[in-house]
Amino acid sequence: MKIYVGNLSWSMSDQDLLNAFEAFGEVRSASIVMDRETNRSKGFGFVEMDNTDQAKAAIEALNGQDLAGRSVVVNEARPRTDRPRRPRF
DNA sequence: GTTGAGCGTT
Repeated sequence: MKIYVGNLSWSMSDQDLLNAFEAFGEVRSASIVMDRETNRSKGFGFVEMDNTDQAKAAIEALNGQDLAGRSVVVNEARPRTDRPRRPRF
């Protein structure tokens, strides 16, 4: 199950995200999306969990909670390629 | 600061 985590503090790292979700179950992967040009966090990230039940539990538990000083938004992730990209030519 | 990349014309 893919999980979106938004409104993250810039001080959050992928490891911090991993730790937060591991408390609720087995995490396949956790990553903060970094801006490729500034090398800063974009303020959101993604977590993948094998166990859907644990994933839902994590979403319910962490959504709206305070993480690193910000109220994070947690929900099921949307498809990755459904939005226009920066033009190439 | 809100739904990932990079490939490099995809």
